Amino acid sequence: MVQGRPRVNDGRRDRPAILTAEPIAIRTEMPSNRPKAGAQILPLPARERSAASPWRASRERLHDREVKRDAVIRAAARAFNRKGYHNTSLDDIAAALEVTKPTVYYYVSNKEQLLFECFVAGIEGIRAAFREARALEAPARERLKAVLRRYGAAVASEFGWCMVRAEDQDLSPDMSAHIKAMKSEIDQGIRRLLREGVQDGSIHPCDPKMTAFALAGSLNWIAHWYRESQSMTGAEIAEAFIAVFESGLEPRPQISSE
Amino acid sequence: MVQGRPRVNDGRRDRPAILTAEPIAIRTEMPSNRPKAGAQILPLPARERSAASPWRASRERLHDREVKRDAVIRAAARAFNRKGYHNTSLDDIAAALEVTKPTVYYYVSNKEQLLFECFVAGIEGIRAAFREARALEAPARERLKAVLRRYGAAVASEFGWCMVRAEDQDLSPDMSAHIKAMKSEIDQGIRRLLREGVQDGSIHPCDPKMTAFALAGSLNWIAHWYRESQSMTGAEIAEAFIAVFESGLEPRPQISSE
DNA sequence: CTTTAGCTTTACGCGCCGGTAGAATGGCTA
DNA sequence: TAGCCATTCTACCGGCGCGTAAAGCTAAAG
Repeated sequence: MVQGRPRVNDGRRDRPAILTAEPIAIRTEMPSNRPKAGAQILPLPARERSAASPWRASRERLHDREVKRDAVIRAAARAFNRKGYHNTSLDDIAAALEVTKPTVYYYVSNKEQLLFECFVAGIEGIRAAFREARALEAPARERLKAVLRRYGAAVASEFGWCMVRAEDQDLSPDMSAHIKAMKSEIDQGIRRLLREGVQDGSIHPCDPKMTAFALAGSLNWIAHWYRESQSMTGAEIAEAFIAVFESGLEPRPQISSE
Repeated sequence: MVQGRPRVNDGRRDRPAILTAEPIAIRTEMPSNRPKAGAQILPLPARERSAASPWRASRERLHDREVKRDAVIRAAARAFNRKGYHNTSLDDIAAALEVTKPTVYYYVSNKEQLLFECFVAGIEGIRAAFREARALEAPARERLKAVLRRYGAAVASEFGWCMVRAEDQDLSPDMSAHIKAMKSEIDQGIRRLLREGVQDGSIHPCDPKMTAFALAGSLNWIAHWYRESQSMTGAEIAEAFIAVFESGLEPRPQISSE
């Protein structure tokens, strides 16, 4: 408003543009026109260009794009986690990546989608847990415990907040419906394990619905209080909770099966 | 912007202004200048005015003010509950009361305070539960159960959402500190009951901290899924959860103490 | 009748933020 | 060299929503 409008870049665009999160670790720098250091002999072998498909290069770029997109979503997750969805602006997310807002929009179509992607990333871990547990040869209670451990880890992950606290009201009806479906899938999975446990005798007879609510609730709640760099990992917390759930509060005549 | 500015009220202000929530049921209508129906002999006896303190009337008014303020807070709680804090505008709250926004501001200073008041209203029930439980002559496990029942009821109440999901990031530092202190008080209360239970033998030895997290978490989570007009009340849900917590998942050699 | 005090309204200011237009940059291909 | 395409930038718009100024209405007090 106050300053004139330098339409043409006047040479002070030297901000390093990083768009990757640590765990990905490839650190593709976004191109910036800082002075090239020498002839810039690219250290990576040129990967037999010309030979093989000419699309190879563009496929490479596509991979890059995927990586950067992931970084955007991760950055969003971290920001949501720290400040909440509504208190996070897209400028915040862009700033965390040392990039400007339109760049973010180049990778995702809007804020809502960002939240949705974070949710999906978070819940995928839990779905995987169910798949693995299904393959396990063990009584249902053991399989349930395996799921709950991974569940706890997922909730304590950087996507935990998004997975657990994404609110219907912040999403368009159809995205909300997707999320609801996935949540329901998880819930049904737990109930199923409970029922199977009651049947195979590894779990004390109980109301599967309410028990599932109780179990999932206590684990979900972790997202409200857990902060990284705490002394325990998510899986450890889940382990502690499982101990409570298994034996209950009532003093038991010692069974001491261990 | 488009229309002229009718500075003077032009007679179409016939909107009935109600500022009370059902449970309060006094239904004091805010004054509005709709055509008076006849001579408007006020049906309430004039309450021996002139006699007694001349301040009687203004005290009466003060009471009214309290009632209306409560109605504002209740309306806010319901709106937050339904649409979330950030998706609720003060215009929404005002509209729910059939009043305009500045009227709301006449009773509370800002949106943040509204959230805070809802939180306090919600948590007060739990604090009361602790006070009552303390007076109880019973083993700690029973006292704990009594608290948890009321806890569940509170979380499922209309203030449950606010109590449980008020986020630090939405509040000024000092209000956030207040809330944190109250939450901590509750947490410590549960841990204390657990410790006492372990000592008096009514509770199986456990880690009070993690156990408290597990119990409170599952109950808190009720606020995420419970909607009124569900088949169960909050206390009933708590009861079901308690059943899980007490005996645990492991199949038990029948104790059948009932 | 006049004044005062309590309550409510109309009308508006203003900052923040989601989202976009369009230009610039630079590597790759032809 | 010329041109294309992917990527990023600067600059901006529009609207929503919190909060306020100031005036109007009503009932009671003087």
